[in-house]
Order: sequence, then C-alpha cells, then structure tokens
Amino acid sequence: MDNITLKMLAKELNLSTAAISKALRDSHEISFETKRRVQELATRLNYIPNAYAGSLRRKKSKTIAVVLPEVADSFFSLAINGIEAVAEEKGYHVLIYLTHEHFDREQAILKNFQNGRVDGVLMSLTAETDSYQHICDLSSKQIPLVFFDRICEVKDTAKITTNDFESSYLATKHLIDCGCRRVAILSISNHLSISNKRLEGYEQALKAHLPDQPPVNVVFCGNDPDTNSLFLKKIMGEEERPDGIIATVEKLTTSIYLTCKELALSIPEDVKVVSFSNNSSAPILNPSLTTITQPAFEMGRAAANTLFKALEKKNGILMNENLVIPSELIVRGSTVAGA
Amino acid sequence: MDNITLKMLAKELNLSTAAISKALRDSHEISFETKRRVQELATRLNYIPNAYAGSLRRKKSKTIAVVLPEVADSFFSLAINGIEAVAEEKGYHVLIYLTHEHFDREQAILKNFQNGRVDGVLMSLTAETDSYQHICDLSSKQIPLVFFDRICEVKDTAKITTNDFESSYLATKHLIDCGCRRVAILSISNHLSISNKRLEGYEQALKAHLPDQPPVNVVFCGNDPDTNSLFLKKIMGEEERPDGIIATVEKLTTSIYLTCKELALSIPEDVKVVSFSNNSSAPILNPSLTTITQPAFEMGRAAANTLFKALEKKNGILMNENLVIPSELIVRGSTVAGA
DNA sequence: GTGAAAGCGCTAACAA
DNA sequence: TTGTTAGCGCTTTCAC
Repeated sequence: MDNITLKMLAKELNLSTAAISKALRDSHEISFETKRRVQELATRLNYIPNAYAGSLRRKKSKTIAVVLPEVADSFFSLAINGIEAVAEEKGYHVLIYLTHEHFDREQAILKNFQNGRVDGVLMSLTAETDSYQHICDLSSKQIPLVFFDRICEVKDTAKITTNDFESSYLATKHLIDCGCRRVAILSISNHLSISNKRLEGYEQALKAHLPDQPPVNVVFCGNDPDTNSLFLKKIMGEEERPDGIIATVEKLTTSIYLTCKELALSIPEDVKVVSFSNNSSAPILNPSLTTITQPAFEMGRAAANTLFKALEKKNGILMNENLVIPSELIVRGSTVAGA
Repeated sequence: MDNITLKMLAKELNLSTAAISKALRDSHEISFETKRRVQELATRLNYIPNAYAGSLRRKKSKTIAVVLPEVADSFFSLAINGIEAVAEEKGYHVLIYLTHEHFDREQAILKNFQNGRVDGVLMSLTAETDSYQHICDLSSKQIPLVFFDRICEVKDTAKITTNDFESSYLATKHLIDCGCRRVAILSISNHLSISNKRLEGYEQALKAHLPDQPPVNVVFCGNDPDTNSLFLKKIMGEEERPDGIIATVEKLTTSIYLTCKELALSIPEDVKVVSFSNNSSAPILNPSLTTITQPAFEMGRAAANTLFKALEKKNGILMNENLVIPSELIVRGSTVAGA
C-alpha cells in the first residue's frame, strides 16, 4: 500500500494541497467546516506527513543531535534521559552519536550537521579534543550548540556544567579530613576543562590543607580497564603509595577496587576512595562508595531546555552563558568505615 | 554564509546539476576529468549534501530508529553501543526513542515511523505491551523491524534474544544446588515473552529439582524503586521468607541488597541472590553479585546487522528468524560465600 | 559523456 | 476563504 500524501487528500476532497496543508496546521485562513472535513479524512486514511518534505521546504528538521563520548556510563545515560524528556515534550527527534573519545569521529560527526540534518546540537567533548575548528565551522552555519559537562571553554555559547572545582576541592578536603596524607587523583585528559578544573580543585585543597606535603600526584588513565589496572597496581604497590584516591570518572572505580583487593589493601583502612560517579550501586558496593554525585539528569534537561529556548527564537543564536548545577558529596564506607 | 548546493557547483563549473550529482556519486557515465574537477571544487567549497533532499527523492533516509524502554540500564546502554558501532560503519544515522515502559508512548513513536523518517527499526518492547496493532501497522508500510531482547513472539520478523529459559533454569538450579529451598523470582511483566520464558525456566527447574516443595513464588515489581523496596521488605520479613532470590532485571538488585541490609539478613548466608545483570560493578558489590550476564553488546550488534542485511536487499522484507546468543552464569559471592 | 526536465511531498507567497 | 504557483535540493529518466 502506498503512503497517503497531501495531494491525495486534496484530490479526494476537491481542494488544493495548500488548503489541506493549512487546514491540518489549523490555520485561521481555513473555514471551520473545511478543517473538520480535512481532519476527518486525514485520520480516517491515517495520513502521516512525510518526515522530510517539510524539513526540506522549511529548512527545519525538528531534530537535534546528541554527541557523547560514550553511553555505558551512568552520567551520560542519565543525561540522555533528561534530554529525551525535554525533546519528547517539544516534539523533537533525537539523533545520537558516540565518539568513543575519538577526536576524528567528533569532527566527522559535526561535519555532518552542516547541512540541515539537525536544528541544534548538544555535546560533551572527547577526552582527546584540543582544537575547535570543527566547532567553529558548525557555528558558522548558525546551528546552535549547547555544551554540557565536558564543555569547550573558549567557544562562546551556552554551557551546562557542575561545580567541578568545588567538588574536587571538597572531595580532596574530605580525604584529608579523614586522615589521608598522600592523596592521588586519577584523570583522563589534560585538555578537557572539566578535568583541569577537577585537578585544580584537588591541587588547591592540597595546598590549603596539607601545606608541607609532597607535591600533587596526578595519574592519567585511558580507555582500557586492563591497562588502567596495571597502572594502578604499579602505583599502589610502591612504598609511598597513596592513602587516598580520587577517581574523576566513574569507570575507574572498578579498577581501583579490584586492584586493592588483589594487593590485599583494605578500603577504607589502607586506602580511602572517592569517585565522581552516578552509579546507582554505589551504596551496595564493598565497601559502599563515597561519591561526588553529579546532577546528570538535570544537566541533560537543562542543556536541552537551553537549546530549545534558542530554537524557539527567530535568530537562534546562543549567548555565552554558564549554568552550573552543583554536585553532592555523599559520604559512604570507602572513606569512613561503617558509613 | 549560505550553504553550498549542487546548483552552485554546477554554475561554477558550467555543468548541469545532473552531471555534478553523478560525478559526486562516482558514476561511470562521467568522464574522469570532470569527476576530478567536481571533486576538487566540492572539497574546496566544503560541499555537504543537504540531508533531506536526497531522502525525499530516493525515499531512503539512511536513518534507523532504536526504541527502548529506558537507557539507564547497563543492558540497553551496551546494546546501544553495539547498534551504534554497526550503524556508524554502514554510514547510517541513529534516532533514539525511550518509551519509559509506556505502551502509549510506544504506539506514538512507531506511528511516526510510517512516513519515511527511518528505513528500519530496532526495538525492545515495553513491559506493558500486550497488543501489537501498532507493530503490524508499521510492517504494512514495509519498514523492516528487528526485535531484540524484549521481542514480540507473534510477529513474523527477525528476533535477537538470549537463552532466557535456560539461563533462568540454570540460575534456579544454581540456587537449589547452593541449598536454597524457597526460591522466589522477581519479574516486571506478565506479557513480555522474555519474562514468561524466565518464569518458565524457573518453574521447570523447581519442578525438576525440588519436586515436593511449595509452589512457585513470583513477585511482580514495578518501575519505582521505593515501592519495590516496600514490597520486598514485606516478603523478606515473613516467617517463611525466601532463602533464594532471582532478579530478572538489573535494577532490582539494589532494592534487594538494601532491603536485606535493613532487615539484617546476610547475603549469602540468609538469602542468596542472582540477578540478570550487565552491571560492571557486580564484582565489587558487597557481596559480589552472582549474575546471569547477557551478551548485550553482541545482541545490539546482531540486531543492527540483521536489519542492515534487510536494508541492503531490494525487497527488504525480514523473514521470521530467531538468533539466540547465550548468556553466562557468573558465580560470585551472593550465592557462594567468598567466591 | 552531458544536459534538460520532471518530480519526491510539502510550504509559503501571492492571486483570486 | 481557497487556489495557483514556485520552489526547497536532490536524483533519475531520457534526450542529445
């Protein structure tokens, strides 16, 4: 069976396609009676407008893109939920693209957005991204872009973040308060502003609360859990091993726990751990995990809302704008025994 | 700056749009020299074809839809990864839709696919879905549909599942082997074939290995963790409470663990637990969690591959076809102390 | 090997 | 209030 088109409805009712089009969009130019007849036939024949004919004509696709490093991560999963909630409410479609932390993927994906495929973009940078031409190219096509979490600081647009500096400071101070004297931090990038902020928070806290201690201990981790575990085993096997660890990304937690187990280091007695994590099983880990819990759903929702605000205006240009939604330190057993 | 179109390239090179179009698609009708000139100009001007003009003309969108109950679940996150890996390789775009387990959402979403928006659909049913007209409507428009995980048994199309019956049987037998005599199973639906299969496996295992025991104990849970916990607290507080629990979905694990803690029931001494779960933190839970781990990534990949196989044929009709990728029982501390 | 022209299904000026 | 017309940017016969 062939699809119903406007033309077919028009022929059936002896009207022009224009009249049908207007009637279906409830235009005031069309008489009530005509609207009713059109509506009736459309529902009876189950008319569904062609998805792309209108997009082509109006140069609007009612579609947004979400560009993420990965999705097997509680933060991004929750963020997608927040984004989808808003998109569905606004009647928009959501294209999803995963960079797997590869800069060249990110470039290729954005390039694809330059010709009408999407009305706007929500994105979180890869850990590799350290140049921004592809982002400027997109902006030059007037396609609004909202960053969330892993933002691009130098680009003038809307950015949704959490209080990374403060959270990291707080996490570090918490470890120091719990008695740690050799705190290490695990990072995944030295380009991402979010990583840098977390490192700064850590460094400032060390400086403020442990003035005469040895310098900072930043460990850069990668994408592969096995390599990370190997790294960790080496570090945790040393004489002067850390007695406190901050994981700046959720997925490093498993490596830390397993490495400690393997080395017979007890958490929190020998090492205390706090992770930036939205993993809902944090309370039932062994021991339960002290987390910096980010407002992932809210950040996704806020990013989408900001984007739609721009899309609903005529000139959809986004001002430089920073929305910061705070994270929360939740103290559990990995830093305080029995908590 | 305005977007580059075929027409502009044509004017620039004193060629017709037809020639440009063919040249860019490397048609044999076009001379090598012309192709070279066209290519050169296109890359120099950074020509990117309009996303929807071609879709409209060719009635192919190079886009697929993924319809999921939710995404904050390791299984679906991993499945998305598998799907995206294939889609990216094939040059397809991926629209994502979440039903949040609501049947009416599912209907509305599928309806939207009836007019060219997508070339094919991958989907996992909601827990509510118990009628299939919306699916038949989609099929009547010749849009290929592949089910994965939560399949629709009555519909003739490709279906990717894991061995739910056997896995559940195995999980139940494992609990019995570990000494459990009152095994309960937590389910989320009495419509889904996947749930029914898991219940059957459980029932058969009980029948086979505990012939003279009290009847099955099936607990239906919902979407809200608090309600579920309340439910569980009641059940686990009873005299004849279960000494073994099977969670047929990952998210119920947290409720189980927390309820046991609250009631001072020790896992695995008082209650043994096995969950259908892909949560990567299973090994570091307290105690580590015995899981039926599903091949989530592989299922997503297989579903996508099956769909693309249909899309690449002329008549893209999918035969009734069942691909079963086995799950794995991974025994850990929640059923065997110290494992 | 290249071009002219029709048209995918819809919308938006502009007429009537 | 309704119709006519001219595209949106591209592909695809069919001429030449």
